[in-house]
Amino acid sequence: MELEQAKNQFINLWGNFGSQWGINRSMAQVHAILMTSPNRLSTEEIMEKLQISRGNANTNVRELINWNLVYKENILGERREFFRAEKDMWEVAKRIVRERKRREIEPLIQHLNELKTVESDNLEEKQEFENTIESIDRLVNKLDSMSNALMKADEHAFFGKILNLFK
Amino acid sequence: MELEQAKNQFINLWGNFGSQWGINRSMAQVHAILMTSPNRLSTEEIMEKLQISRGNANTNVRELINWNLVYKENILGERREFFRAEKDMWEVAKRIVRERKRREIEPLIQHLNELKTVESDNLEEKQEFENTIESIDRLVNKLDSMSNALMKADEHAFFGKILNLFK
DNA sequence: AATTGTTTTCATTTTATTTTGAAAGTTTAG
DNA sequence: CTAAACTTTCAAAATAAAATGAAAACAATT
Repeated sequence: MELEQAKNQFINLWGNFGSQWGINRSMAQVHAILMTSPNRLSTEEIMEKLQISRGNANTNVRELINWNLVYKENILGERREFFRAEKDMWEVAKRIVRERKRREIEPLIQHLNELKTVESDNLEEKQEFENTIESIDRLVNKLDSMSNALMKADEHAFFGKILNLFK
Repeated sequence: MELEQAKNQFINLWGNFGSQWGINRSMAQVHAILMTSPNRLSTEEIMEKLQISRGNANTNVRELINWNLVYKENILGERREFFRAEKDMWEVAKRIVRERKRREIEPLIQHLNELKTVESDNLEEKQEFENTIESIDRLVNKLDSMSNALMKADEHAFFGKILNLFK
C-alpha cells in the first residue's frame, strides 16, 4: 500500500478506535498524525493535514498535552509552537491508564464508598443493593491492583514470563 | 443514606461511568437497575423506574443480552418476559473484556496487519510509519496476553498472590 | 506603543447519538 | 381463527457532543 494512503487509513482507524473508547475522534486523529510524523508539527500543519479548524486543532493538542501524550517542542528561531508525540507505545498505554484511573476510577471508588451502607426497612432490597456495591467495589480494587502490577511489569522482566504461562 | 436515594445515585453513577467508556447511558442504567434489583424485572418495570420509552428499554435490554450480561428469565404462568442481571461482578468484567476484544481489538489487529508494510520513496517517513504501526501492534498483543492471563487469574489462585507482590 | 504573528476562547452551528412512540410484528390462548 | 398481550422496529424528534471561525488575548519585534 502507498504510504499516504496508509497514513490516512491509520488516522481513520485510530479515530474510530478512540471514539469507541470515549476519546473524541479529532483528539485521536491528532494523536495519530503526530505519532506517524517523523518531525514535529505546527498547529497549521495539523489543521491542514486533518482538515480541521484552528480551534479544534488547538483544543485537542492541548488536551493531548494534558494527557501527557504529546509534547510542546520549540524549533530554534521559530516563533510558533511545534508538537511531537510520545512514540513508545508502552509508555503511551501506561500514561492513558494512569490518567483514566486518576480521572475516572478514583472518583468512582469515592462514590461507591458513599453508597456502601444504606438505610431501609426492606431488608432484602437493602442486602441486594449492598451486595452489588460491595461486589463492584471488590472488582474495582482488583482491577486497580492489576493495573498497578501491569504498570510495573516492564520493570520486572519475570512478570512478562509469568504472563506467558497463561497463554 | 436512604435506599431509594442510593439506588438513584447508583443508576446515575453507573450511567455516567458507562458513557465515559463508550457504553450508552441508557444501557448502563438498565444494567444498573437490574443489578440492584433482588428480583427479575419486566420491560414495563424498567421503563417505569428509569422513565424511558418502551423502544429504548427494549433495545438496551436486548443489547445487554447480546453482551451476555443479562438473562431472559420466565416466570411461570406469566406471559411477558422478565430480565435478570449477572451479579458476579468478576464474571461481568470478564464478559465485557471478552466482548470488547472480539468486537474491537480483533478487528484492530486485522487492520494494523494490513498497514504493516507500505511503499514509499520517502524512506524516513516510511520507516517512522512502520515503526509506529509495529509498536502499536506489539502493545496490542501484549495487552492481549495480559487480558488472557487475567481472565484465567481466578482459576489460578497463585496468580492473585503474584499480583500483590507488585502493589 | 504600535504592528505583526500566534494562540486561545467561546457563542454559534453542525454533526452524531440517543430516545421516542406509534405502527407493525409476533405469540399465546380461548 | 382472531383478539388480546406483548415485543420489536424504525422514521422522526430530541438531545448531547464536537467543530467552527471570528474575535479577543497574548507575545515578540520594531
